[in-house]
Amino acid sequence: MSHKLAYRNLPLLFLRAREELLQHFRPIINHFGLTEQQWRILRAINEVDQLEPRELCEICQILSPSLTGVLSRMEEMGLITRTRMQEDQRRLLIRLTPKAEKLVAELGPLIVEQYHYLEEAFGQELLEELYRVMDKVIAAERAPVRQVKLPERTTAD
Amino acid sequence: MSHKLAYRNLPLLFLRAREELLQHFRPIINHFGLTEQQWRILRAINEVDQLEPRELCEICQILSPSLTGVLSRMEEMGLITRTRMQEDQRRLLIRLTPKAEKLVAELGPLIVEQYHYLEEAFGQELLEELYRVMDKVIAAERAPVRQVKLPERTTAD
DNA sequence: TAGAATTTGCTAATATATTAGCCAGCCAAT
DNA sequence: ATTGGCTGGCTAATATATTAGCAAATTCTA
Repeated sequence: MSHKLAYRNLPLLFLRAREELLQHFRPIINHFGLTEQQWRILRAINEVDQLEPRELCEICQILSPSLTGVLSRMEEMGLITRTRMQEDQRRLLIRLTPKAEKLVAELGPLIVEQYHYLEEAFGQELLEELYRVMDKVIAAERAPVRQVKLPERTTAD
Repeated sequence: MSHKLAYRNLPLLFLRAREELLQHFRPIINHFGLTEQQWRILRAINEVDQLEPRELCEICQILSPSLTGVLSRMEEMGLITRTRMQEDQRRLLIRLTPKAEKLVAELGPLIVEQYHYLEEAFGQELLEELYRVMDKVIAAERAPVRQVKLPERTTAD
């Protein structure tokens, strides 16, 4: 047994914290036959009417190859439509169907209500602190992060 | 287009923030032919000599069905061994092979060095704040979170 | 304006995530 | 000893994540 590293696994802590939150939303989302990713997409498009896949990738934190499949399934479910742009035949426009809009109208208030319960248990201060700290991490306003120089591999595969 | 929800998508913010961090570690981990999950497991076992699958599930935030596959592949790669416990034939003990220990000895210092670079760019205060806030979210010391009552589905599948 | 870069969305292959469910081993109460 | 409940790890089926790479459309550049 070697010794522990000097730093606790921070990305893992993020994962646990996220799971702690998501645990309270998952039942709502699943109740309506949606996956987390599908709900992220519905919610994102709902805020702006329409989005292109590459925008959805960035906003919803889903890589392009994954998004292709998610959108296909959502199209089959009758939740979204894909329209190719005339000006640029490469690009697509993703929109919600009336069915999806109805779904968001049902789901949205429940999500908001659950946030209230979270605020009730976590405390408003902690919740605000979370938003604030997350934004700090995500914001690009910082010195660039240096990257460790990778050595030659000595261990065999 | 409906209106936005009252709360920003907090789990999504966690996802983005995590990605922001992980982006700087992924190259290191991949350089040694490991996946994120495999590194989580190596690191966890390395700290305590041996662990059972159910412990790994909780520590590494990996569900049992996923872990089964991850461990199988790691066994094939010669990184871990699976030993069935005599006292309880259901349980397993997962240990690192010398090859894995060597790998951790190479990888660990690079990870630590990268944390230094992160600290350099993010600032020590932010990094400490992150650890503190994550622990607060994960800690079970709080009022139980009430759960929204789910209505009957009105929207067709 | 032809050809080289770039962009956009895609497929393919593999690894992991999620949900449901199974089965052997253990344990407690009969 | 036997039954019923529980636990630990597993399989199966589907969805998503990750990496590599591709083809068509567009843009840039000589």
